[in-house]
Amino acid sequence: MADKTYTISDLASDFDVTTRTIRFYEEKGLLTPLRDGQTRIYSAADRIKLKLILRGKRLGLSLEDSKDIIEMYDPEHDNSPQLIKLIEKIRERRRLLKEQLKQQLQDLEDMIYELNEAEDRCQEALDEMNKKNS
Amino acid sequence: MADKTYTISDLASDFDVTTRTIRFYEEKGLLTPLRDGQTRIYSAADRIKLKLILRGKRLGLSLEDSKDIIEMYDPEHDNSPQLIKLIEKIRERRRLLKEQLKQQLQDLEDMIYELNEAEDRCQEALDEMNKKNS
DNA sequence: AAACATGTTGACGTTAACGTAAACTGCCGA
DNA sequence: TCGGCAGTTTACGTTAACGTCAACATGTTT
Repeated sequence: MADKTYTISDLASDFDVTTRTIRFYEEKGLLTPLRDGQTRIYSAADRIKLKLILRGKRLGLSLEDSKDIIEMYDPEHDNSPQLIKLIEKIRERRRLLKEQLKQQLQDLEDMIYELNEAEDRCQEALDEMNKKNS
Repeated sequence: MADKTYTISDLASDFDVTTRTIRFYEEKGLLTPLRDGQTRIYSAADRIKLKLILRGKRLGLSLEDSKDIIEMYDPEHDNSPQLIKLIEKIRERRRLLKEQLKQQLQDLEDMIYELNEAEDRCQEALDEMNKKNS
């Protein structure tokens, strides 16, 4: 593989965000692209990180949360206490995600159910009006 | 039923939000409690509306979105064109929610899978270190 | 009566996540 | 050589969703 790289606007159009957004993520320490002179060069790994960030956003995570998660993929494998702490962090994060999902599923189910009811009530009101006017 | 009512701090503690938040929702037109003098009095319907707002928040809806949804439960049943428009709105909203659900499920599945992999990699690195030190 | 809890209305402050504008550099094609 | 992109930095602006006072009224307890 030719170690593919990307420009900032490659990534911007790939993921449908602005270049400003990508630079902002860098400002916040979530991305650290290489440079050619002053121009940013993004690796495949950077691309994946951006994907993680955007996925996190869709799940309602903050950028700080995503930063934590990204660091799990870039661990400093130096000593075992660090690794053990990291594993704990991963498990905690997974637990949080599962809880959050459970709540969201319930909320969504409830809301869809109530939307169905609202639709029914509207339909009945409509039918009633049509009967009178017939 | 005795047409139960609530004070602002009743609702605040019930739903674990501040009174400031509840007043803010009123400012934005999402709640319109009665008054006894200048004191707000909340009905069971107001309580339900607050519940809808908070559920919407958990689903990532904005207050404006929730306002729309609340209005679906308080329709002006005056004429049929209005009702037909409302039904359309309800269907559209339900469609959006379902799409969102699908995407979230996929995102979560992906993220949990990758967290599992990250955990495995950490565990392997740990095992490797233990072998060397034995 | 004094203190206290609970309520009220402004008004200003705050945080996250960018948007927007200005002013600059480097490179490419006509 | 010049116009026009694509990139850069710096800095101020914006929006949503509240938080945080301050200053006051009103009812309750001591």
